[in-house]
Amino acid sequence: MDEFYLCAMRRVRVRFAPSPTGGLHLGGVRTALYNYLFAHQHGGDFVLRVEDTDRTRFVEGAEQYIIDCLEWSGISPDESPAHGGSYGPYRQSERKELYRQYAERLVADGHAYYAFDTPEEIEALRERLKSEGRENLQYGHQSRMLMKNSLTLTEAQTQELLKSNTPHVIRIKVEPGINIKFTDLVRGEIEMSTDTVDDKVLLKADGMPTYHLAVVVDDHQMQISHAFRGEEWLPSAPVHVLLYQYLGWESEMPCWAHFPLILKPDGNGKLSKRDGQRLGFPVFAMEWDDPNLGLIAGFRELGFLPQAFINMLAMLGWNDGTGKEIFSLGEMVDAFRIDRVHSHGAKFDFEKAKWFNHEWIMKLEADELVSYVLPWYEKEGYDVSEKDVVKHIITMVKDRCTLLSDFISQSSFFFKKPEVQMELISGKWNEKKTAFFKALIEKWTAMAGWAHDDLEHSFKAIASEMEIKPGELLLPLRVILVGGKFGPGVFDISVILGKKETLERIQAALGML
RNA sequence: GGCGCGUUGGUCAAGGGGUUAAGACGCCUCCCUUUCACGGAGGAAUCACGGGUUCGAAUCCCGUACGUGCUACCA
Repeated sequence: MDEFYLCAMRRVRVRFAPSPTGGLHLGGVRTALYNYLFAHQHGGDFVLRVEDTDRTRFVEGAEQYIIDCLEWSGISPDESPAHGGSYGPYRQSERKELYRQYAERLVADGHAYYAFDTPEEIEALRERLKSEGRENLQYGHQSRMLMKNSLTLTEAQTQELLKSNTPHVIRIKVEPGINIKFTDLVRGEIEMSTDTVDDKVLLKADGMPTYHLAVVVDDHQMQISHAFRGEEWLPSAPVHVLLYQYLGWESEMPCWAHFPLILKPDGNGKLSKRDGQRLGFPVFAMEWDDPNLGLIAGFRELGFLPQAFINMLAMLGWNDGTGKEIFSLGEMVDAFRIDRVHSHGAKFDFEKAKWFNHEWIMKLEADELVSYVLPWYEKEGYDVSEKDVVKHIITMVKDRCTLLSDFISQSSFFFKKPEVQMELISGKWNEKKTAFFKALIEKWTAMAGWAHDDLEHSFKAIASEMEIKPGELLLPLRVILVGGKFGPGVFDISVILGKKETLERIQAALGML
């Protein structure tokens, strides 16, 4: 806990550092969310840094997409490639020159070395060792003296290779036999031996840094106080801690926290973009046009509210211990505690995700909900010019809508004539009912007003006169007006539909019976 | 294989020496509602296993199993 307080004494600066290689999936958004919550809770800064050091995996448009996803989710950063800030540039490719100098400094200090082995040579060696039944080759303390690097070459040879622009990388020289200890805010004390950590490449042959160098240099330069990332980074954490030591920045090392993975609903393993397609649910926040898989719909396109999306994500790895599950972003900012983040992964449950959305649809203020539903109506070509009516309709049907797309099926009959499932009523139809509805048309046509209670009273009066139970008539009327056995009260619907439309629908149905 | 991390109902989980082991999703039953929902009441279902420590273990320790992550000039 000491370390926590040490960090807490600094200005809180956290960063979300995705690489622009494709759609932003659940796990990424959740990491961003926890960063956002932590930053806002401590009055700190939330930075978006784009880790685009791998030119081979760079995907055009991915960066803007990430920014858009964060914006839709309501967790936009304070500093980013798009907004700027005083610690830029926020794209690692634009900081390329920076990394080399630190890598060189590590070499000069004896903490790193030049390695001239080509990827092919290393691969060939690996293959050979494997065929001899030996363990995987780790380029590290046990093998580095067998390789072609500035440790095995003479100074003159090394300089010669460097001068002739021989492709090379710079590797960290990990000293074996050291116990690396650090505090993880979600897992407690972590201790690992350097015996099993290999000499990671720090600077690639193309001059770009690897993640290991870049994350340390950038976190330090950007004065990041707390470094949060996925659990998959835990095994390489010793490299990063070592780098802080070798670079002399140990006292300014950020506090670490490694978040649990989000797992596949079936079986186990990290949730991947293919799982969504395979199991029929979204894994991306928003629609993403994948170069390999094609257009993949996101939570937004499926009809999720951003409030529900982030609420659901937050609960997939954290809770406040009280049993409360529905949180607004603001409430989460207040309630979030990094040490209550779970240390084990959770399987994603789409049913539960939908439940969150349903809760949020019911909870949202009418005006706000309308703004989310309107685009769906407009896409269907519905006439939404009468705002009050539209708002009324939405309020009436929202309890029945789990996804925003459900507003279409639950309220289309208000906007256009439904396809009436006559078989729902034709079976129990008889002449008396025909007579009733003819009488009803007559009565309602002559009626001066069109208020709910007038409709109900007159309806029941005729029913009682003709000695038919209202229940036998209510359902047919519903089906005639709505198309099926669902929806709000029939007279409420009639009021919104208006006199003309209501009577037309009854008339038309009578013609089909 | 090596190293790390983890393991409470089908799923998400609270609980960290003494509890009838919360709650939520989903499922089932009933009530409300002359529809469907919403809402309400109830139900089935759990501490991975084995050893310790202890008067007492889901909780602490060790081991095993299982899961998962990493083991790239990817992040």
